[in-house]
Amino acid sequence: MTPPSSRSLDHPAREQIRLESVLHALSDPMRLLVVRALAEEGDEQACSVFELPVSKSTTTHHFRVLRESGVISQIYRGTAKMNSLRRDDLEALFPGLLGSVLTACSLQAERLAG
Amino acid sequence: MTPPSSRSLDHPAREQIRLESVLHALSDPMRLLVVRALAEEGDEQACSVFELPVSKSTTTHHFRVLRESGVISQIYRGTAKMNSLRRDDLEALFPGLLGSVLTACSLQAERLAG
DNA sequence: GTCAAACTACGATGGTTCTCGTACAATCAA
DNA sequence: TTGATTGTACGAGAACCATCGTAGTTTGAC
Repeated sequence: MTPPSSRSLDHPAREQIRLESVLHALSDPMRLLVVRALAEEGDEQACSVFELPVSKSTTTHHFRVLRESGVISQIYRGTAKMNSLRRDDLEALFPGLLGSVLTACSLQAERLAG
Repeated sequence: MTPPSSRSLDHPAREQIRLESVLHALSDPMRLLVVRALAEEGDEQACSVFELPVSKSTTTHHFRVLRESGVISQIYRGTAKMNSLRRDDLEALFPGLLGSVLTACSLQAERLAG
């Protein structure tokens, strides 16, 4: 696998993550799409694989909101930027929250489809 | 007890409640304060008992956001407007979500205090 | 060295939100 | 009826947010 690049990105430390910011990050449909995909498809996904129905610069914006709120971590690998859910940090700070949001996502998707 | 007044307020039906709107409603510190208090002190609390550190009109605004997102229900009783958490609806739509948010609230409050 | 791929930075725009103050409406108690 | 309590409506301002396009950077492949 491509090694991480020397370029680095600011992430909040675990104890700096705030519930309000996480809830805000999760309250946008595009960002919920990303979080869902990361949860289902696994970690270390490049930004480009998500194919959000918005422009590239808007996509960049949403990933930044997710990172700065503490929901995901990002590292560069070559030209790509790989995204992972910060499951452990979120579970330690807000037990059960990520799981219930993901469940709620799926239920709502079913409900709106069926 | 004072009977409900004839004045009525619009509430979304259960199936109209959207996860994104609920998360957005919960992503504000003032509104989290309200939800926490409703969960701890019980239902049917008047708006005035919360004593949020904002003006009355801002308080009205926050209660409206909570109601329109489906997080609380409101009825008039005399001059007061009583607020209740829509626990059953939220639990049916988003199982575990309210509980994990409330737990996260408490943990974060402890963490920031201690 | 060149080129394409992946992502960023910047500036802009239109919409939403949080906040306020003032003036008003509904209810109840005296 | 008068006054006090509770909350609303409205208008406004400042801040924030989602979105875009264009121009640029970093990297790896050829």
